[in-house]
Parts: sequence; C-alpha cells; structure tokens
Amino acid sequence: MKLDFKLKPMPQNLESHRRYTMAQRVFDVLKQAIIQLQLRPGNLISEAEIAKQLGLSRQPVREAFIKLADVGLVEVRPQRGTFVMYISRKEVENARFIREAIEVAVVKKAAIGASDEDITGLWQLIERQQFDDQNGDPVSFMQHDEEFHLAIATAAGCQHAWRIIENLKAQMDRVRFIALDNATPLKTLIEQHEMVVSAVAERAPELAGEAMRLHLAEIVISLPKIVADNSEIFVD
Amino acid sequence: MKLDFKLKPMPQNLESHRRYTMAQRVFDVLKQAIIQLQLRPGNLISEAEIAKQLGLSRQPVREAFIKLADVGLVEVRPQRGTFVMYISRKEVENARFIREAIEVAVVKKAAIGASDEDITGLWQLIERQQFDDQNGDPVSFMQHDEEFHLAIATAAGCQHAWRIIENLKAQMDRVRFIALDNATPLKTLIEQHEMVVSAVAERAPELAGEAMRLHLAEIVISLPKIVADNSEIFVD
DNA sequence: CCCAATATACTACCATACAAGTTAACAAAT
DNA sequence: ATTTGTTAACTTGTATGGTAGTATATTGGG
Repeated sequence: MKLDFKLKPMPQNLESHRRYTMAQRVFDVLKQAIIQLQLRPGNLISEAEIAKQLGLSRQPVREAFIKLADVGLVEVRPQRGTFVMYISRKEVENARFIREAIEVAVVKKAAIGASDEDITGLWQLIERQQFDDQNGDPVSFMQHDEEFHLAIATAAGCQHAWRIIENLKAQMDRVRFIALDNATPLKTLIEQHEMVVSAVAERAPELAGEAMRLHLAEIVISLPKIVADNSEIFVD
Repeated sequence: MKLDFKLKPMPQNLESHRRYTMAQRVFDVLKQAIIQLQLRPGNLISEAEIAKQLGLSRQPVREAFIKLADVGLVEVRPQRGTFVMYISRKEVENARFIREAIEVAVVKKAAIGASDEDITGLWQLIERQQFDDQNGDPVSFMQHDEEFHLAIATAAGCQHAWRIIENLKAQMDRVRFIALDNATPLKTLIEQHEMVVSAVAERAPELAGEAMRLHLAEIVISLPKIVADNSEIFVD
C-alpha cells in the first residue's frame, strides 16, 4: 500500500518533548490518517511497513497499534495482521449513546456553575463557527465545533470528561469527515449550539440538557444517507 | 520491593489462548495487585523487576504499564520510573460523575427494553448478594455487585458501555476495597439494588434512573471517612 | 483440469541489546 | 561545613533478532 504521511515535527518546547514519545506521535499520525480515510477500512497496515515509511523501528509503531486498537480504529489479529476497522453503524450509535449521556450531564452542570466569562467565551466560539459557515470552510468548522464542546466541559469543571469523549468521538469522526459537504448544513448545527448556550446562559439545566440531546441526535439523522452513499466502508 | 503475585494459568481454550497475550495477562495481574493495594500508591514498579518476577522480558510488561497508565492507575515518567498513582479524591469523584451519567442512561433504557428473563436474572443476582451478606463475605459480594451492574447493561443492550465503566471503576475500586469492612453495610447496598430492579420491573425509567443515581452516590458518603482513615494513600 | 500437499512470504509476539536521561552517592575543592 | 563535579546505578525509549502462527502461491499427483 502506498502512503505519504509524515510525523509532525517535534515540538521545540523541550519540556513537552520529553513526554511526546515516538509511539505517541505515530498514534497521532495514524489516527488522523484513519479519520480522514487516507487509511481506508479493511486496509492492512503492518508494523514493519509503517515503521519503514516513518523511518523508525517497529517498536513504537507496535505501541501505537495497540492504542489504536483500544480506541477501536484498528483490529490487531495476532500472526495475521492489523487492519483498519470498518465503520460499524452499531458502534457509531453506541458511541453516540454514551456521548449523549455524558455531555447532557456535563451541560447541565455547566448551566449551574458556568461563569459569565465562560458564557462569553462560548458565544465567541459560535461567532467563529458562523464565520466558518460564511466562508464555506467545513474543516475549520469541525475544529471549532470540537473546541465548543470542550469549552462547555471546561465551563462545567469537567475537562476530565473530555478524555472519554475524545475516544468515543474517534468512531464518529470518520462519519463526520464524510459528511463534511453533503450532510446537515452548518447553519443548523450552529443554531443548535446557540440553543445550548442560551439555555446555559439562562441557567436552565434541563433545557440545556435537552438542547444538547437534540444536537447530538443530528448524526443519527444524517447517518442513513451516508451509509447508503458509502456502503463499502460500513458494516452492520 | 517484595512481590509475590503470579500470572494466572493460560486458559486451556486454545481459541481464546491466541488472543490472551502476555501483555494482557500482566495487565490483569498488576491491575488486581494495585486495586487490592498489594502495590501501594507511590510505589516504584520497574519494567525490569516485574519482568524478572514474572519470568518474562520487559516488552510485555512495558505494554501492560502503558495500559495501566491509560486507565490512570500508574504514571510512567520517562527515564525516571513508573509509579503507582495515589488515589485522588477529585479523580474518584470525576469517575463517579461519568459513571452516574452513563449508568443512569443505561438503566433507563433497561427499564424500557429489558425482557422478563433479564429481570428474573437480576433478582437472582440480588439473592446471591443477600447470601453473601449473610455469610459475611464482602469479597464475593463485590464480585456479584459487578455482575449485577453488568447484567443491567446487558439487559439494556448496552454491553458496550461496560468497556468504559470498567476503566472508570478502576479508580473507584481501590476505595471500595478499603471500604469492604468499615463502610456502608451490604444490606443498604442490596436494598438500593432492589429499588433499581423494582423500578425496572415496573417499566419506570425515571424511577429506575433516580434509584441508580442514589445508589452510585453512596461512595460519596463513605469517602470522607475512608480518606481520613487512610490519608497516606490519598491526594487532593 | 482439479485438488491436495508443500513451500514461501508474510504477520504479530516476545526476547534481547543498546541508547539516552535521571537520580543519588561520593569525592574533591573552596 | 558547604558546594560542586564526577561516577555509578538505576530508569524508560528505541532498535533488532528470533519464533510461531497464518495465508497464499506453487507444485505434484490424481
């Protein structure tokens, strides 16, 4: 298989350098490659080959594989190979369910405890999303969307929750990557974000929770069409 | 440091044998050792030493360390060592919060969709817990408790949720291990379980959710005393 | 032509060796 | 006595070699 991704440059900051091991860097690179479908479901990726392409030994690659398997992006089959997992509709729905449970609880907490500065920050993030929409820049929007959800968790004092959600999102992000153009218009998503922040600003936990629930249900609506258009990379 | 744990025997079933790697076995052993405080917070555990004690090379031990670090039971400090993490009150509460969010959502789903056989099974598990209580066998109870929560997830069609909860539980299980004798009487916990199953049997999602919420709040009540009695292994 | 036995070319798992960084102890100089 | 420089004994990170299992191609017999 032909690949052409490279490791990101090592950060100059020597302090963070120490903890940013090769294995972690390989994990980051491969995760992005999988989410952006450069590595497609079903592809075989071998320790040796990836190692050669990235110019290092099999060891750090192996550790990256193990982490990718934990997140559910690849399957390591001993003595057989490591394969990019197909996108499972069922797994996507499972991830969505857990994410909904967590994020609804988190946003309720945010509605109770967020500071005025937190809320101002949320509105600012929405403004940037509107800017992305006007510019027709869905990639930038996807990033600001992530920042938005993280900001809510932070406002609720639940940054810890993001560690979990981040892994769940991996399952959903491949779907969202496909959907960048042809799915729910950004305008709709932004309006849902506005509903959430409005409820938080009004200190209305239940309302905020329901707004978030509605927002996270969006992927369920868009999924059938995406599956129909890309059935070769789905299972279930 | 002196240790005396051993690897569990390899399962005879050759099919599962293939996937049960040494690294996984080491992970299981060390996780239990940490939860049961044989490896105490602050202890240094080195790849080489554990490897020697288990009769393996550093490689599988290293992979186990990485997984333990992901779960938050140890901290790997490059070129310094790997240390058993102190129990963080904050992290315990964080884990409890996420677990509550997930399990409440799951039990609501169970109340809607559980089959009659599922509910019968839940009552049976409670009977076993009552048996454990009468026998004064808290270790057995702890296991049946775990089975109970898993059974609810299964009844809701949410076994996938257990993967997440299992990791969160690691944080809480050390606390529960300490609390085996001196904390909440098992009778109280069992009554809470009964409340949950009753609500599920009545197909009352909201009631079931609240019963579960109350049950999971129990650790918050017992935590302060446990921290006071064991402050040397806690931080925050 | 078809099928079975066999060789070959992979794979991941584990063991071992080396490299680079940290810590602590100890010796020498101030 | 205090500080500084050096050394030695650790640590984890990375590289490489060997082993066992699997899949595929190939070959030999029907």
